[in-house]
Amino acid sequence: MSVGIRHDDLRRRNRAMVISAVRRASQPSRTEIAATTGLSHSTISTISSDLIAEGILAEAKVSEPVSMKRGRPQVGLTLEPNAASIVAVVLSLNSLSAAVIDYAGNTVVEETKRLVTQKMTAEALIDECVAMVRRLIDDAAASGGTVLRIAMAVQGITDAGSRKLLWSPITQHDDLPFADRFEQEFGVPVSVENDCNMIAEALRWRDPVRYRDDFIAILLSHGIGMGLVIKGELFTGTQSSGAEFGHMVHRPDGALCRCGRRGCIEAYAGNYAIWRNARIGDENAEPLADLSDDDIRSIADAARDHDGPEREAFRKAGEAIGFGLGSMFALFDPAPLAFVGVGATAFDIMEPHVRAAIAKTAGGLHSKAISFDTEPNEVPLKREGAMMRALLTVDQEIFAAGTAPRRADADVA
Amino acid sequence: MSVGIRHDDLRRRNRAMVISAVRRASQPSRTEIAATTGLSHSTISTISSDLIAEGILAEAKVSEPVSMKRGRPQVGLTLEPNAASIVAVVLSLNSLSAAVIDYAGNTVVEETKRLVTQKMTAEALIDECVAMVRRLIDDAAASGGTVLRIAMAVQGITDAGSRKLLWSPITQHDDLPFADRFEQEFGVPVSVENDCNMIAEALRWRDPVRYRDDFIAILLSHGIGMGLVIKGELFTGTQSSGAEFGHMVHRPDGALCRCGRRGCIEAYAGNYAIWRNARIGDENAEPLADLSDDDIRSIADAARDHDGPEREAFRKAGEAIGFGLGSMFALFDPAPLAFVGVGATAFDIMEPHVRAAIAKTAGGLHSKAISFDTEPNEVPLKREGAMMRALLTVDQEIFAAGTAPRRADADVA
DNA sequence: CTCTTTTTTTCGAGCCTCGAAAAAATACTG
DNA sequence: CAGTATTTTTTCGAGGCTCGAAAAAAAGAG
Repeated sequence: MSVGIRHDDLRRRNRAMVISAVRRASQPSRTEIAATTGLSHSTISTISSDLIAEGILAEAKVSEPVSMKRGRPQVGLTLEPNAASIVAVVLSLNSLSAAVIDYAGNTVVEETKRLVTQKMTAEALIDECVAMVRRLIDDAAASGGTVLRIAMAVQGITDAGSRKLLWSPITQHDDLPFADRFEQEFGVPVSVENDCNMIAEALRWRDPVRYRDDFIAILLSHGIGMGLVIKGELFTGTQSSGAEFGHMVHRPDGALCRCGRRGCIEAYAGNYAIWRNARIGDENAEPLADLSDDDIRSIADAARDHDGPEREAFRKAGEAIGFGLGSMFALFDPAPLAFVGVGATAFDIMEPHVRAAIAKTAGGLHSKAISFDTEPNEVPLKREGAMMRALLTVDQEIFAAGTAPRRADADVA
Repeated sequence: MSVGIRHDDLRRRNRAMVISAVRRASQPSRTEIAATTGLSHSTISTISSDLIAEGILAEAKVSEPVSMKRGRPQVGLTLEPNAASIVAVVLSLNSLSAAVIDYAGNTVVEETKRLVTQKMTAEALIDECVAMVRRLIDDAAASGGTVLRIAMAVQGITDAGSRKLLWSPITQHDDLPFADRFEQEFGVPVSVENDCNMIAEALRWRDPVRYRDDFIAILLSHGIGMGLVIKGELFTGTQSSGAEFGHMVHRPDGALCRCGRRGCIEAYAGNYAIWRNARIGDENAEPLADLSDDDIRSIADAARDHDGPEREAFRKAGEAIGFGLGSMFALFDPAPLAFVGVGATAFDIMEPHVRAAIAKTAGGLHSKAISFDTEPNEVPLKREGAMMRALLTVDQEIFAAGTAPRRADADVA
């Protein structure tokens, strides 16, 4: 069972609250922080002056005072960009990109490279990632804080501890120990997480009003991925990264899926499945390994233009997604949805079928009210998500603990 | 966002830890509590003497000292039975039962009554429940502590705030405001929760080793219910009680379900569906309103005896459950399962089909390792679950806060 | 220049937990 | 049977943390 609260935990948690409030709001004053955290002004004052002395926060320059009120003007607090930096790595099919990002979230240096991931050995793939990160860290060495975390967003299934890539469509190899290798090379904690979970994390920061406590990100790509936030927390498996929406069963013993099984949602709604239904017309045909975005766009154009196998392929895709969502909504009530990736550009064709299918299910009570949004470009979302993941762990696990370099003279007593 | 930790929260939380440790273990000593909570001996000593002074805990009588060790013997702490009492109410199809239970979990008085729930008005149904609780409270008035909570376990969907029964197969009426009526009548906080969630809660206390942080209770009855514990918490919807496993979609546009939709798991695996497949052979036949346990047992006997429509009916049921579990396990990794209710007596017939179906899904990687258990009698589980629910809220929300009657002379200072 | 208003800091009080030492309660030992 | 060893529980002072009230700081208003 969970452990009691020690006296020193108290300070750590309240420091974490303050840091989190500053990261969330833009330049909140001490008074605002006191209001949002419910702590007293004196506590906020003490904690924030500590954090400033430790070089974690800074007072904002009052370039343009929005005062207009009388009284002492509020002083905004900001994150000190040089307090630390982190590395965000995004590995997808045939593409690797990474960036060094400062503590305030600004990109310092970045790099993107094409790889033929499916033909590389496990060693070579990891080596490429390590090499890119090393280049970037060296480039960024002059400017800013030391790298304290590395976070990686990767297509595929990761373990619950965010250490390994258990399985991925981008390579034939299993159990790639990214975290161990990175930690060995760079000596900082590393997490490796499913890219759709990172997309969900990013959406939360992009639009905290719409994507708050409960929402769903669905990546419509070669496969179907999902990032699920329930009651304010990323929903992950107990053993793995979880939320493999694409492999829920749509039709028992149905169409052949890339995973070798039958009837998965992905086998109807993944790019390869749409292509297969539109161009071959055989649900049992072997799935293609890869497909360009243009292929999907041209099928979508044909589907919009006239009735035919293309339109039927999207109907089947929409239906599979809709019934899948309906089954999910039987388990935990509907939530706002974001469809991300190239498939989102064709979502207008699928949407009526998605809604029609949901309406046939237990979740369909509210099918009209369920709100969809689309975002075609998943790449920046993945990187932002990985970035936020890394920054938040720095906030919570390092700076909240107050083990940061403390200047000897910074004490009041 | 969550609120900062105030200084007084600290005490409240640590008191809650101590109470919880005593409820969980059997007569733990102060030393053992210190070990499990991670708090210091002095803190445990202070808190437990407070709790004893407040009449919440008591020192166990050392009738049979198991010492055998030298040194001062440990003094076990127990819950003081008269510190409070609670009422657990269980409402199911055509049956109502309730009990007054003391703070230590012993039943003081209980009553069970048959009703024709489907023919009663909403008013009459609520009135019956209120009347039974009033009788029991009056009976128990002489002995023990005042009633501080009422918890109700009911078949059907409740709202996320545990106030109302939104929908239920036991009545044609919707939105039955049980909590409001009870609170009005008895002036104590009331929660109304889905019976399967209470079954899960009960399993956790019956066998905390097997049913710990992640497990699933499935009620095989006229319908199919589920109680889901993930990462140590009951998994509920954001709007409703959630986990309506029975209404996940097994076959799109498939068999006619009691809910009016098609292809739900329940339409293959509920008692009425098994009976329909075995006796009528038409998936579209109107579902029966009720069915005796003996009907199911006789179909099970026939299925065990010879191949025929009965065996086929159970095959279809097992398959529906298996594919449904497979879809769930795509979302959150497999966990130990308990099958509860009359259907569990026939689970031996279904099990191979359940496993075969799971093996065809993404969750099937571990299909051999998934562990099933059965418990035919759901009634005591529902009551135990409701009881624990009520007792835990008394622990956490009332006694942890320390607003309990404090004797004036009980202070050390 | 003085008054008003608002933000931020300072200061003492009150809790809470902790570690060390003391007290309590029992078994072992000769 | 008295003294010693051992284990549990309580006591006590120290150190931290948050809080409220008051003071200080920093502006605009008149």
